[in-house]
Amino acid sequence: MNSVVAINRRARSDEQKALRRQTVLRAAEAYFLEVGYEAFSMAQLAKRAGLVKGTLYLYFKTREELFLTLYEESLTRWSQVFISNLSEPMSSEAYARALHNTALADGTFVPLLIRLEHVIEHNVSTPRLIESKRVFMQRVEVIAESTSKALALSLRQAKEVTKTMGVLLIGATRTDQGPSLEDEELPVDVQDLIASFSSEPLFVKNAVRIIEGIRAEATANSHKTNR
Amino acid sequence: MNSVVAINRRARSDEQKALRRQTVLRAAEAYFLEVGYEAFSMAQLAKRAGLVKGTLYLYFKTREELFLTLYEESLTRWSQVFISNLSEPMSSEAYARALHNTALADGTFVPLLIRLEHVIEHNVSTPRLIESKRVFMQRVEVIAESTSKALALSLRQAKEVTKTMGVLLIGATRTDQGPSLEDEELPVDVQDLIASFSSEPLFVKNAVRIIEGIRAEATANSHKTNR
DNA sequence: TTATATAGCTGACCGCCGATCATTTCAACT
DNA sequence: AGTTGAAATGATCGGCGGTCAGCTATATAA
Repeated sequence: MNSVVAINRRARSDEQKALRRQTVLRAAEAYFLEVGYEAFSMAQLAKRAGLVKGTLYLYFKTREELFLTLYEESLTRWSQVFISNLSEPMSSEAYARALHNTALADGTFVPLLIRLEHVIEHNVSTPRLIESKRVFMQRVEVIAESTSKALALSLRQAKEVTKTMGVLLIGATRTDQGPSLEDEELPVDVQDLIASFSSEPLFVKNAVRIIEGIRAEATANSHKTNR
Repeated sequence: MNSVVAINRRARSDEQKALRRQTVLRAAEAYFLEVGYEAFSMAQLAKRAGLVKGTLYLYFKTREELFLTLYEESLTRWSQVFISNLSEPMSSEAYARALHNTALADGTFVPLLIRLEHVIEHNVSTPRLIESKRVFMQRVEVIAESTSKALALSLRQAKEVTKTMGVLLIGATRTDQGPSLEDEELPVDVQDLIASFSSEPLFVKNAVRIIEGIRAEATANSHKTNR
């Protein structure tokens, strides 16, 4: 009945506890992919993971700490996929396209990213928040290194590109997160509006503008005196 | 006790109903400014508006339709303030700064904007959604017209700038929506990270890059043959 | 092999949420 | 004054995230 076999009735050793935590996380991810953030309930998750709601709270302090963990996992997973899709050198456009497509291909990453600051982080302990921010910084570092090579930018520039791409990604993928309705229900003017906010071209075009802007600032600065 | 005097025990005429709807909206806005989106409860709102929870649902189908109405109001209000802050001509940077500062100055606009697609629109009837999208299109039109004059761009370019600024605003104001915690609790590396995502410079710098990018594309295209 | 102590796990319970609806009540019209 | 229909009510619903006293499986000691 359950998707994961409960190996033991009780997890006593640290390894067993880690294993149980993992089965919860995997069940949570599968469930999240089905129903999304708002419809996700802890009681349902417990059922699917083959235990009871109270037990979940032995492994995660709050619903949001569970989501924060899923976010961290998806960030790391995505960053690896993204980096493996880069070549040296590549165009800004190809870079932007790779970033966008790998991000959207991971069903967990974007939905959690866009809720990170204004929902998830508000019900998480401060130490856990700090830990999470450090994971984030580390990923930025790693991505920036690859970005530097792919786009032939200084590390400082590459770091700025990396951070800015995150900002743009959040804004550009909004429409994909809107209500999914049959297009036939919508009048053409509204359909056109939604089409004009289609995330892929929106992201890619502006990513290129920003990357080229950052590149241009460097050459402009090198022509100036050091004030 | 109540902030608004209940003019009548019952609203019978259309004007009276509109008036009561307005008192609910004004109470909702004041309450929202105090507690934000997640802590906002319909029962509390009813108390503050001087009526009972069930009555709210005579005037708004769902909590989200109430928020959608507040969003539309704030969008219109902000766009007027923003436009009145534009001059002709002005620099991209001044334009971006005006946009960012007027948007953040309105306590309702940004918090609702960032939740629009992935929360609010998911519990709203399709006709109401269509109506709301049309209000949005109309505001884009109005803002684009002023943008065209302020930045000396074609209307087509100005419309693209306007839409893109919305996307960027959502991404850039994320950090402002994070948990508000005493800075002393955070280690310096995390403080630095948060500071590096400070929304004003983040927005302004990238807005300028995008605006200048759009401007440059026009001159580049005019040098090409019409393919 | 059996007794004991530990801690993982349970499920009933809490307060609150958004939303509904049969009933009450009052303003307007005859 | 009597009638009526819609505005307002408040009890009620199912479900939510989260808690906790008690149960019991399990590791260890005797």
